[in-house]
Amino acid sequence: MPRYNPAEIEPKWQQFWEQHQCFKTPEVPAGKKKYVLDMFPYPSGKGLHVGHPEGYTATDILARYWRANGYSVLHPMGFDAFGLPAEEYAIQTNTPPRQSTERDIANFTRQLKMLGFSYDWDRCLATTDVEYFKWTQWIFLLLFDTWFDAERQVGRPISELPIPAEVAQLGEVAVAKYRDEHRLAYQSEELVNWCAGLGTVLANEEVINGRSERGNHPVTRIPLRQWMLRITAYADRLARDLDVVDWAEGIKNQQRMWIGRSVGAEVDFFVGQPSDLAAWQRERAGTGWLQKPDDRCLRVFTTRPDTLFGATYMVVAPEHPLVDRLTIAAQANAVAEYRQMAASKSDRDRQDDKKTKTGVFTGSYAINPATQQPIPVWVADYVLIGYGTGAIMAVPAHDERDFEFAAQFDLPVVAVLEPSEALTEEQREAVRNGTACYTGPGSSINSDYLNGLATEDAKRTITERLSAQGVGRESVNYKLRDWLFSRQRFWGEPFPILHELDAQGQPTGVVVPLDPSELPLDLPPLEDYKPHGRPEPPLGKAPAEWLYVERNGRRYKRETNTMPQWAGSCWYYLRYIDNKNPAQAWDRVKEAAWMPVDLYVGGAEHAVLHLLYARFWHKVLFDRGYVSTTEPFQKLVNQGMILGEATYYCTPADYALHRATVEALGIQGVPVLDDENQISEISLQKLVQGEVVALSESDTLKQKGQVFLVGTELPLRSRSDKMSKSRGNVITPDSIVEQFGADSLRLYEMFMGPLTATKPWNMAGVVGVRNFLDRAWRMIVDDRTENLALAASVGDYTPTESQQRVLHKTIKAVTEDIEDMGFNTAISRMMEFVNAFTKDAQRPRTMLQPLVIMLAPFAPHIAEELWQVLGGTDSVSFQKWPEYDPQWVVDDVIEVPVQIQGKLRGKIFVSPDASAADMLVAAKADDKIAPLLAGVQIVKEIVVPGRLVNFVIKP
RNA sequence: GGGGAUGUGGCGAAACUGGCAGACGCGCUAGAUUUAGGAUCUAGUUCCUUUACGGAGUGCAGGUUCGAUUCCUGUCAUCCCCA
Repeated sequence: MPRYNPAEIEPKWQQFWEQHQCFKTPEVPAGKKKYVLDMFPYPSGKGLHVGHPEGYTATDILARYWRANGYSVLHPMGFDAFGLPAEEYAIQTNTPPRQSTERDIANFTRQLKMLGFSYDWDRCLATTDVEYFKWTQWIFLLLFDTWFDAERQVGRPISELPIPAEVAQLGEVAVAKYRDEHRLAYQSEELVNWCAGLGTVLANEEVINGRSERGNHPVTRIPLRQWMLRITAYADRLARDLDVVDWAEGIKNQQRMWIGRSVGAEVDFFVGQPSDLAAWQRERAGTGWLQKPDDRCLRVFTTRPDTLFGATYMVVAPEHPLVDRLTIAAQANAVAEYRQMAASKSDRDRQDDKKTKTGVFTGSYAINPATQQPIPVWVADYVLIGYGTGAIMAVPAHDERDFEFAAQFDLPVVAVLEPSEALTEEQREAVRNGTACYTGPGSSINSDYLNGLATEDAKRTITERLSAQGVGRESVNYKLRDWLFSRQRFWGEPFPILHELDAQGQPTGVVVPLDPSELPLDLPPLEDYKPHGRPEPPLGKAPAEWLYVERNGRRYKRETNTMPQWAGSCWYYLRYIDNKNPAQAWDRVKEAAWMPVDLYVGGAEHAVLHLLYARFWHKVLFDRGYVSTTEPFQKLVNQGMILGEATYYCTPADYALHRATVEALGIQGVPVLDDENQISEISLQKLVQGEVVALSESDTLKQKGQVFLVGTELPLRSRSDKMSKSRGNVITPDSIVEQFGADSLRLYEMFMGPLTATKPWNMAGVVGVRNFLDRAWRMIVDDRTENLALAASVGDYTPTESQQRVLHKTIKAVTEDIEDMGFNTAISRMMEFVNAFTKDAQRPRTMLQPLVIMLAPFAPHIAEELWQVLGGTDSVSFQKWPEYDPQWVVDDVIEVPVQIQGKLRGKIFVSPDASAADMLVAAKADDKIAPLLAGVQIVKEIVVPGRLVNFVIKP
């Protein structure tokens, strides 16, 4: 086997690792530990794409590196296998989704093993495993059994929930209802995007202009009973604890924004009979603020209570419960029509700034508690029922949306702020006149007792005043909403919940959880998986023996919603720790030993949802004493996207100019249209054997800083797009492994650039790293013999000083680069080593062995083979990481630049520890420098020992 | 519209706390060698003007500094996320 042949050695070593269980992880770490986690993939039918191995290789390098440094490393892999694509496939073919899921998992497993990752495969799991989702259901029961003690900011068992006396008085049913209202898992009527055409509820992202993205069916917003998780209770802790984790600031910010904590005030506006106003105000002054607003007022949340005097109208969301009461008879039709129209729009469409605001007057008036003046109440869909209280006070002078709305419907604009920002007098005048909107801070005007106060002081003052009157209070609001946790789908975890039925078979509203001992609750087999056009989940079609349960003489129907795909991914990192445990979700001793995850790597698309949901569950588990850390993922790194290969294009004008020459070469220009359907550029393609392919780099020629189509004067530009089937630029790991080997794929993905950067694929770059592996091979192996033998130049020689320097500098650099996750530069360093040693006719074995150990995390298969050729016993994976000798990482002579006025004018050679004085002497004596210093005045001499010499002169 | 990130050769990129811009790889050029091979080896390759000397240069415009890819201000462009 003379030549490097990955097709032969890679399967061989993969088999070796599996047989010898090289990467089996101990139950608990022996000594220091690292938990290195990949975001597990959704096993789609398409198989892995090249984006997956990017993060997986990075974590594998660190896992192998840490093992070589004596750590116990937990490095597992699994599959996030519940979800829509498998279910769609099941519907189309009427096969159980489990079948296609298992087939896809098998394919993913094959591909992952082909890449030589050092996972402990014994710990592999899929969220669809019954033994796994048994514990997902168990965690749901825990959520169901937990309430959030806001005072102590901690989740506690529902049995510890204090029951108010007035509730207890009402009896068992009322107490049970009270408990249900406080659980972290609760039921609620929620507005959902219902698409009858598809027979399902859709996510906001799947709705465009009131119609389904797929199939273009109408979508309406209807209330449906849903399971919700009270994530908002943990909003503060989720936001605050971001400070203690080591994540990129960008991701933390995204989470903070998603949580969207804002401090402001809640204010009640009187909407009752005008004659009752004084009485209501007196009453409120006595009772103070009410937890739940009474029916004579409309409650709003505002972040700008300081502008209350400028509130000239109010707006309630179309779904607001008070709409009917507020609507006068004359407006009833208009309002009903408007609500109907709004129901067909998604939240996203409603907030679209580009569209004109719509709304309708209810006919009622509210009393502005600051001015005591009546202001009209409107219904408009730019106010969302889910944010704040679903109603706002509109201050058109100081809020953009309110301003637009007021302009549209000719509502009054009253300025109550003098802008503090630098504006022209003209702009200020416009704000004061109500012809321009100003949203920044300022000092209050037209606001009675607030006049002259700065925004922050005004907020505080008015909140205190309203508070004293019992009609307002300081309040914190979150953009984050409770987590809609149920799906009308088949392929998800069934809820371990029973609904009590009355004699007529109707639900009584009493809900009973299964006992943990009754888990797992598996999915039933179905006759067919097709949707039936009603918003009832497919599980409603389950056989009666699954669907109905009798106990203690009562009849129950099982919950037929299923959990969303996020459920399984919320806690998989905990199950890896103890994945075979039949008695509990995980053993707490093992959990305490392995947690937290030391490094978590995955795509940035999960920056918000998955990571927020998982952190939420983790905090509940922490509160209930099941985990030992407040945060699950100590360090998080998001790998960058890998784009397709660069494509070449030119401007339409240039193309027109050179069209004849270009087409004569068999190259076609394809016009590319922009958003306005204008031709923005011409994409260039060529015909090769009847097939249309993109231009490659060899079709281009650089000249004077510009790229041209070879043989023409057509200037080209290049760009890289996302990989997608429609663009035909998808690269699969299988094809790369087949052509170049897994080691080359791993190496290339790491060599492309920094892990977190977005980078384009370039096939020539794969050839480059493959060349490096070939050179490394030839540096050690005699590639002309039939049998595996050492190259003639390798032997037990005494290393030269220069070889020692190369080796130890390489060890130092590679080690530091791996620690910083600078894998691209680590590889460069090993390339330099190979370049240097290839030139040497005598290559000491002791110099090559450490290099092979360092190469192993990156390209493990070739490293094993080379290790063996060098006479190593055992697996290279078990070798100790090399250490550098400090004496060999410094040179005895270094080159130091000499500058004049900061410009390079010469170089001197000195010892690395030469003193500043020595360096000055050497610099002044230098052949190039001396003449330049003759006859000029040296104003300043700057010497950085070991770095440079700079003279500042006065000519 | 809001938030974030990034702009360095023909291309992917490197440059520790401000100290020789372009390591390493691709591509390209020349030479050697071989020819079953995306072969191998050596040298060169930022741009401009060049025999050479030299000059310019890290998106653009400024600033701080003896010295800026790095720090500051403004600005433009691209990408990502959210609306």
